[in-house]
Amino acid sequence: MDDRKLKILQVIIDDFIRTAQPVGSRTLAKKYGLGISSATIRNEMADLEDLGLLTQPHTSAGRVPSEDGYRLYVDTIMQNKKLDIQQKDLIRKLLLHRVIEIDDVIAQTTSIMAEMTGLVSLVSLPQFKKSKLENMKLIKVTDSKVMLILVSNSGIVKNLTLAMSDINQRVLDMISDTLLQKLHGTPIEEITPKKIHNIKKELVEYADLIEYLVPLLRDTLREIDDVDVQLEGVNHIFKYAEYQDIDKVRVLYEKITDKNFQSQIVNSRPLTDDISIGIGKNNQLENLSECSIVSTNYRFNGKQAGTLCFIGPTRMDYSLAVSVMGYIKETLEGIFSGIYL
Amino acid sequence: MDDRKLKILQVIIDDFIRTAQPVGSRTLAKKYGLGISSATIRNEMADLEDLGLLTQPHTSAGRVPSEDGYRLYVDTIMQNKKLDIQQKDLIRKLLLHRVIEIDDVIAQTTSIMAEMTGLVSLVSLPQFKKSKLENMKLIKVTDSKVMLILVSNSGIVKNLTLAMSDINQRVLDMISDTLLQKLHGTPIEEITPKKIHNIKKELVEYADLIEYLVPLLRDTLREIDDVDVQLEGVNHIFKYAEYQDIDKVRVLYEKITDKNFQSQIVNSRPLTDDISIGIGKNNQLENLSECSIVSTNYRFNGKQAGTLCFIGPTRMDYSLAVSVMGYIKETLEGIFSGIYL
DNA sequence: TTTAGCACTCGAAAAAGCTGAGTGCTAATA
DNA sequence: TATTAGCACTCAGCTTTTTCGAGTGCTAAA
Repeated sequence: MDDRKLKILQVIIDDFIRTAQPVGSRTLAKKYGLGISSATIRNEMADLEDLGLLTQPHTSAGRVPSEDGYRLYVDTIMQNKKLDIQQKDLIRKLLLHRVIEIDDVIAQTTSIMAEMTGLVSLVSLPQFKKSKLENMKLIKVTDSKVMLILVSNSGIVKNLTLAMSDINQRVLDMISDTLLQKLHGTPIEEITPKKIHNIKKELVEYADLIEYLVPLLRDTLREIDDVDVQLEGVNHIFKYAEYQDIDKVRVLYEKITDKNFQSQIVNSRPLTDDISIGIGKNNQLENLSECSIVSTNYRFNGKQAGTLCFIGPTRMDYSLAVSVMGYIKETLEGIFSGIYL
Repeated sequence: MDDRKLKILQVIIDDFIRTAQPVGSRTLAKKYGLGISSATIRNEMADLEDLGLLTQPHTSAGRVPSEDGYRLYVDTIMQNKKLDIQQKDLIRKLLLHRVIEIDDVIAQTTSIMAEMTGLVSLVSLPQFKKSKLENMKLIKVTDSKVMLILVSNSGIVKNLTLAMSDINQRVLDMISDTLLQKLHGTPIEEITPKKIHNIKKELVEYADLIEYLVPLLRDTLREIDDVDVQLEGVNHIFKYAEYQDIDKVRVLYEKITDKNFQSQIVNSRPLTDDISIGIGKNNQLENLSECSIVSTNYRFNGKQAGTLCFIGPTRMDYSLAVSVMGYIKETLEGIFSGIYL
């Protein structure tokens, strides 16, 4: 495995990523001045095929990278594309445009990722249920509705509506204050009916009300999604050259819009800081071969909080994907650490 | 234009809706016992073609309904499919499953519509900005964030977050109470910076704060979408027989997911109670020929509030669409009038 | 007015033919 | 020993031709 072979592999993959066409020895020799003849390239290509890095769709076609080929390319050959100043500025500008709630920032992030790469982008929000309760309010908004506001220790705000007939705001304050006192610091997923029940002794006079409140709160809390994700760039799947067949597009569409699949992606992502690339069958997700997944995590207040993810054909521009993801991760974490949302 | 012609037209359209294949005279005679020969049918078909109700894709093919054909079918021939008890029960059950916030009810509505018809469904929420302010609160949720809760006269609750450093809840109460007093009953879209400014004289001591609040509120209010819609059943477009070409699917996908297009649909819908059907070019929307739109409005607290809408190929099952829409409209209005959300 | 019969049409699918970008192998060359 | 020119061969994809049959319109008889 010498340098020349690597060079040839690189050129083939680069070309294939651009054109989506099998690459032949003659075109290669002509198009890129490698200083060697097509015959030599042919010999090298045959070797690369023996090594399992290239495949031929059929005898008289050019070569196409195999999954192992991509693997090698991504791990050792590929050079990271540098984003230019304008691109970086654009990202910064768009991300900093409106930094109040994390939802908005993440939505924006997902858009930019999709926009800049032409890939499907998936970003998960910090898991609210895993974070700890910091603040809690019950606000009467109409005669029949009470809004429950939960604030996590990372400053994420979630609000839910409870149906509750005519009740006094003062009573609500009392209840929520007592609850907060008991539950402050508890992970939200651990707020069980039992714990809520506990406060009954402290507010004996409102026992009935609490009795009524318990199942309501349980149901409402249960409704919070386990993983909350943003998905953008779905429209790009129509342009992937390898998805000319409408059934393939349908299957892919159904996959990426499926909630279960989305949480599978997020949950199977290890909690490390690196950008990892799952290629083809190797992406660990069933029925999504021919696709690669580029993913990483971002930190929020220092802790691993969510996943950034690109989904695209194995023939995607990995270099661009990695660069964009890297810079966005960096910027995002800057925002999240600098400003307390 | 006698009864037999109408009957033949009906059978042709019914068959075409089912099979998506041009209908020929022989098949027609064999498949449906009309008691007349294929030759007679042929003559009638020729007449129907002269009347502009049928067309032939090419000389030796069967007939396909023209847009005028569908028009006639829909207006005078089609018999409304009766939903059976189970279907009706299912709709009721699903819609009544969780009736607290209108968003949830509408989301559920849109899903059921798509599910039951295999069409793309679009439902708009009552335009919040057009409704009147009923209640308003400013709640401090973290040291840096204040939640603005707006309640419309129809009981719809909207909450927005403002960035605002360390402020006392009592002050917030004062401000929101004063604002509410001034603005109660004002259409939300008419809440202008000027009107907010007005309260400065009444709360002279907080002048600075109000000064700070005004642009913030303006921006936040501006952010509320003009039309808020739910879209479901997008996956069905992959199965429309007339959309075998991936580019067509792409164009349709981009249309239906485009916010502007969505509001165009909602805004161009007249404020009447009937279910109307726009067929092909006649659907009033550019670039969406070959598609039909079935739409109606629903009332909320007695007033026209939002639009229900199906988007599908001209070859859709109009009868089913109309029946489902009719029953859903009815059920929805029952929910909205019976229970004050 | 209806229908049987017949010649005709023409898209779609299958079969046949052509093309050219690609290959591997061999023998000559540096 | 590594490289390259040369050549025969392959085969997907495009074009052309052929075949097939579901459909038509028209006519003449019932």
